[in-house]
Amino acid sequence: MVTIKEIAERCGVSITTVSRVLNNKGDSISEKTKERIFRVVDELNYVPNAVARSMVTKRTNNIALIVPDISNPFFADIAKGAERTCVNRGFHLFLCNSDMDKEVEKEYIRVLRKRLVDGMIITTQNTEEYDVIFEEMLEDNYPFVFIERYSDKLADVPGVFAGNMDGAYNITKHLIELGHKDIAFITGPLVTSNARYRLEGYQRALKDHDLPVNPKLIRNGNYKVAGGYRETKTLLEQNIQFSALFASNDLMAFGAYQAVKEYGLEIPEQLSIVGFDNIDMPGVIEPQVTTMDIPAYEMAVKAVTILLDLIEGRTPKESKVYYPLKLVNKGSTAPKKEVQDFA
Amino acid sequence: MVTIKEIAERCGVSITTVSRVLNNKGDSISEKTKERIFRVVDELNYVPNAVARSMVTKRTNNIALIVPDISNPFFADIAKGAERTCVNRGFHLFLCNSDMDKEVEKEYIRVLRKRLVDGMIITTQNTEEYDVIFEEMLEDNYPFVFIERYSDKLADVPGVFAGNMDGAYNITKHLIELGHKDIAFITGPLVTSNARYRLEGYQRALKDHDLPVNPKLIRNGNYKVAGGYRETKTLLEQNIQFSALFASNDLMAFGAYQAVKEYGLEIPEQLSIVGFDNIDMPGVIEPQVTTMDIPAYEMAVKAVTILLDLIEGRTPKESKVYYPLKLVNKGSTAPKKEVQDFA
DNA sequence: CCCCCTACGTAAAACGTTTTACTAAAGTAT
DNA sequence: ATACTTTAGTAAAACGTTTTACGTAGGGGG
Repeated sequence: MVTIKEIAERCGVSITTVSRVLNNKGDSISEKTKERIFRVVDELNYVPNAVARSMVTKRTNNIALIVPDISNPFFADIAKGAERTCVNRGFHLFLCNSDMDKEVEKEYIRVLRKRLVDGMIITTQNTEEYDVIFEEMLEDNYPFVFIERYSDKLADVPGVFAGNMDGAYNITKHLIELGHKDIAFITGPLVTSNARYRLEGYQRALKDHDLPVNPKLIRNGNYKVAGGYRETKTLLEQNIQFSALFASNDLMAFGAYQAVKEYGLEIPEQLSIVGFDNIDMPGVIEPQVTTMDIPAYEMAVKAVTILLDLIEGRTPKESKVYYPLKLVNKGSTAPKKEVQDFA
Repeated sequence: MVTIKEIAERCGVSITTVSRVLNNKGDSISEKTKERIFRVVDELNYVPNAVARSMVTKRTNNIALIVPDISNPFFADIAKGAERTCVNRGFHLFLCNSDMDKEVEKEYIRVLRKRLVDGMIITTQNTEEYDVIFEEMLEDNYPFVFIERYSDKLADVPGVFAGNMDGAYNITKHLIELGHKDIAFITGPLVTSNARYRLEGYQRALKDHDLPVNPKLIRNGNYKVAGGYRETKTLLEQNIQFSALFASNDLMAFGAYQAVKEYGLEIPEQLSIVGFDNIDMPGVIEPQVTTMDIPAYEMAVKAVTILLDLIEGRTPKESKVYYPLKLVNKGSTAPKKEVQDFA
């Protein structure tokens, strides 16, 4: 393995000089020397030892991304955006898949924090149970950025956020404007903040339009296909009137879709369905599910940008960024018919 | 930041002793001393500096995973399996998303190889164009393992592989046994080996059953939804008889599905469709697509296991592992009707 | 009483960089 | 000619570990 020392010897200069040239520091090196060094570096195909460099600079140029489940297309997009941004800026990205396990996540943070990585992007959705750790990190001035993780206590943590409440409000409004009055809602796991925000958006929209919030039309889901299926089935069998269904995320909407089809109703003629997330599913169902688009890739790019600013000692231009969401109409909603012909 | 030196001072012993105790080396340390050291370590919440350690051990305990597209559920599963296995064994995983770009992949290999990671898992599918790099790595004894990357020249590289040819053979046979004789086929990008193997499996099955291989029924696809859609449409409009369609991967099968539906044919009554990969799509379409299951997660676990063996100087139990594939019947195929009622 | 062995431990080198503090020579202004 | 500045470079410390080679005290066998 060729080292800087070897380069120096071959060039007849000191290690320092080589280091300076390679790092573009200290401008008092003659062009001739520079050129000679670069030539030898190329010849020997020398690449500086990142570990040794980290040792003295105290920087690894690595960051970590903690996600609950990389198989979820939303987080895959996050990972993609984060990784690309890192590499573009000379960083590398550790992937940490917590599998929704809090202990795993805690352990990641504990180990990584020390010195393996210069900072972290944390997306896992969870309760506020261990804000303690984050407070500690804040005190230590350890750089980290949230993606879609809300905490009242941690107002100082930089982060990027989706406009969940407004999004849910608007998509509900979309249904209301189509004439729907009885709109069922399937929540996400309410321990996560964005699930709560989406619920709140839904409720506010109803209230603002003088519609009652009927608790019987609200079911607790889990952001998974099976949960959407199950809760929808329950709703259908409950024999309560509703002409539209809002599932808190697309995966549950897909489950709902299947339940509705099995029940024998036409979408959207007999029942309108909307989801949330706009996950990129191949276009195999007709109609596809109308949903709110969350710009995951873009959000990840932003999060990494903020993080690298923090790491490199710059003040980020913005440290809390909210992303408004866009409704993507894919045809799974229709005006309410005067006479509802089921149930 | 607390260092080993501080621990040593507090315990009144030398740095060496602390290091030995922590690494469980050199057995001549009294229990009393050990205990004292562990207590102080706990108290100060000391975690050894991984960078300094790497400096001397020449090991980073990091490996890299290079994938073409983390958004593809197949590779997301690979990533998940790889990451979990790493962490279980005290390693961390760099995610490298090449975005199907050869130059990006090359650059990854170049940079990572030096010293950032102890080894690599390489899954990107591509031509044999730069086997040179791999030959170099082999010579250097640099540890790396392939997942689903075939190369005749690189027979010595350890790897895990899916039984593409047999899988394609068997799923074609499945169609033949249902009475289908005119079976259309959409290939993957033929620069990738597994696309070629799948094509070959299809052709062999036809020949073994004395059926002609009709070149007009074979279309070149690209493993993407849009490609499947486009090629299927072309096939349908060509006005050539076929009663079954085999798409080389599920994504293309989804595209095909949509094209067929739009054309007004019933699946599977009028046309049988099969895919490949068994990617985990929420169950929203009826019927879903019959496919071959590739145990991605399991394959990744195996690949990492082999890699860590190599890194840690053990001889892997197996260094080339083939995974036979299982047909997953999801109802998108049916017996051929006597009279085909379309076209 | 001497020698050797074992248990317990230490000092110092090494890993490959970056960075700090310094020097020597040449040019430049007075 | 003198003093100062710029240019071009160097030697050595530092980063936090692991590891190698060594040291010492006490006990047991001869």
